[in-house]
Amino acid sequence: MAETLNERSQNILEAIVEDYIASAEPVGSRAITRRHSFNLSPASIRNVMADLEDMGLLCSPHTSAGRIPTAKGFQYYIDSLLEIRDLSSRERETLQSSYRFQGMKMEDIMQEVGRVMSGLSQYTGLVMAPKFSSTVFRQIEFIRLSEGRVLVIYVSESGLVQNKIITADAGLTNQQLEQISNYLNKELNGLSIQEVRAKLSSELQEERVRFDQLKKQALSLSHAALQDEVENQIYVSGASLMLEQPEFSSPQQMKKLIQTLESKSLLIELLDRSQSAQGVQIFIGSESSQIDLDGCSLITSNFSNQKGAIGTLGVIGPVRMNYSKVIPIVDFTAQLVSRVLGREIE
Amino acid sequence: MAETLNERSQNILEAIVEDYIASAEPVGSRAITRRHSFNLSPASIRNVMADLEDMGLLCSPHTSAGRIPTAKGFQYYIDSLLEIRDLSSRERETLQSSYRFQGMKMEDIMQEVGRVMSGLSQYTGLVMAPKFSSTVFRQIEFIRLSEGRVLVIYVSESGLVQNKIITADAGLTNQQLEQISNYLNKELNGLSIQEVRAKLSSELQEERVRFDQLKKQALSLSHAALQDEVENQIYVSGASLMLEQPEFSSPQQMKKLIQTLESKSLLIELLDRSQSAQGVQIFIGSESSQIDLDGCSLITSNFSNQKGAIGTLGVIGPVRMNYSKVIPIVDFTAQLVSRVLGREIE
DNA sequence: GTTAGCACTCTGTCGAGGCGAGTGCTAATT
DNA sequence: AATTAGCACTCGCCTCGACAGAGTGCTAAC
Repeated sequence: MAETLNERSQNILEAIVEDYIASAEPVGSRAITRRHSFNLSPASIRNVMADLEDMGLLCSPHTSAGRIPTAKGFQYYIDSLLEIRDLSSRERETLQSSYRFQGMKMEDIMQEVGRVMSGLSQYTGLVMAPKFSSTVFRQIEFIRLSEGRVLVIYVSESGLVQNKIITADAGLTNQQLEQISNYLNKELNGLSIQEVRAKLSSELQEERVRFDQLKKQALSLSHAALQDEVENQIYVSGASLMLEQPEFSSPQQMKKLIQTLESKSLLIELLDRSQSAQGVQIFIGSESSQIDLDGCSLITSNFSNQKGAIGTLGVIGPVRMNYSKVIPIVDFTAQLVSRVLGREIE
Repeated sequence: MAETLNERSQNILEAIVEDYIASAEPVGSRAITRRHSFNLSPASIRNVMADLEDMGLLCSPHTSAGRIPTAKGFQYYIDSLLEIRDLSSRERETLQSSYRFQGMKMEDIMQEVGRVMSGLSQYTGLVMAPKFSSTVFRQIEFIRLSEGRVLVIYVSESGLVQNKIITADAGLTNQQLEQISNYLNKELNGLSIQEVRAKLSSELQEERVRFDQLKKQALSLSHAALQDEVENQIYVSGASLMLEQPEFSSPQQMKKLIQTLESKSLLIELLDRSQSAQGVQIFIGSESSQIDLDGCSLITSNFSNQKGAIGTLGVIGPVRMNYSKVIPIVDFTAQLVSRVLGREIE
């Protein structure tokens, strides 16, 4: 896909993209000569621009407006022209000090991360907490709420707490529940949830013929508790900041954007995709893509602790987003969160 | 405040409010004679309208538009003219069957309630979960995460689960933690959080001089765990539905609305106010009110279980909201949730 | 290969004019 | 005395045409 552009074309494309990022307006040939010193006349610029348009990197909203970069144009810019400088240690410190994680539980950390990323970037922050099934078993507790209704509390190695209400044999006593949880805590310690599920399923098969009543109950209870995938938790911060961007100034666009940000399932799908990859990922929204992220770009990165729980965080902004500013923020934040989560469990 | 209006004025005010609710447009004297059969000419209607305007119940956006009800006009309508019919048992059933609460934990129930109310009303659903401090102690568990870092899990009588990470004496063993939780579970059983806090504070004072090391640790640990008020959980559903309403069609209004719905603290303050009252509460937003709920009305009701945990739910919509439809929804939902939460704990 | 010049195209703004809806006032009617 | 018909007036909104501004593509000259 990376067609080779000669250096002049690259420079001009870069100038156009950057001017457009700054102004959100179509940029014309004269504007380029004014703002950059290429020692070229507007007419020459126009020739190059026509070429770039032929290649699908630029387009013009109408005959007599300037050009704006297409999604492909942005892609090229990001892949080939954008240089992301590393953060200076001072910047790292400032960034780090924006976050306050002391004494926070998982949910609060996720929330805080979204809030700060949104504040720093002035776009919308997105955080998806580690999936339940990517965690490692640490402890399970049962609390009898009423006849046949039991509250299950599950704690992962990383300190993630989940709870769920399940129905169970009405005759179960508190003591039995305690025995059951003791048994399970010993038995399942250190296994990943996938392993736990597999183990439970196979043992349930085996045990069906045996007579250890307690063990049987333990297995079926924990099986019920850990069975369904819990819906992914997702945190959206600073949605209203996006409404300040000129690309979302019309009511229709605002409505569409808010609907997108409100529909968690779409966001989950997006963040899920990036979870398979490593490092910072960039999605550029366009009409062509299956996912309807029209006019928006998404910059994400994963975080994880040593126990393998993986989450994703990122910033969603207009395609015309300040990539060179946001990418380091997302990158560094992901590293930071990984470190913080790692510390949680030692 | 209830100035007495003669019957004709009342009828006309009612007609205006209802026409305005239906159309969102200023209503003129001719429109009234067309849509209602008062056997009066537009000119007579105009006279009455002028009176109602003098009383501050109506206003006109400009000289040659129709009239729209003021906040005060809506207030009068709701207080004196609106008759809320009870739901038929069939309606109750349909409503009830919209909710699916089986096997749901508290958070999911709250979310579901907001979602369904929003869907039924086509406005925005708001739910504030019972405050931590309004719950009754049931059980506390400690899980050692790492040296000096302990995860506390607190369960209320109503099945509400909270967790928090606290720092503690690095030397604490798992066994000691277990002893501590056993002690606390026996000691604090059945007390409200307020009582627990009081008890812990006073005992901490006393114990300071004594030598029961374990008890001392138990007290200080639980004190740290239950000390701070956890931020109120609030659930907002269907914000984008509001954007369909003509009063929020302009970009400025959309932006303001989304900012309002995004700032949880404002919503919490609003819902908090209604928590002191009983039954269905209605706030009508106006510029005059301290709280900036411009153009919106809020219909709320509280729910609770027998153990006293109180939460608030409601619907936020344009002032020009279909009160006769939404009020029964909110009312019935609050009762329903109370019953469901009650059942949780038997 | 580059550029100056020019005709052309398209958008946004501004003011004039007409239309429609609605009002307030006055005088006539019941 | 209350009601109503009639009328002049006021606004907001829409359309239309004119116009300025920005930008392009093409051609011919450098």
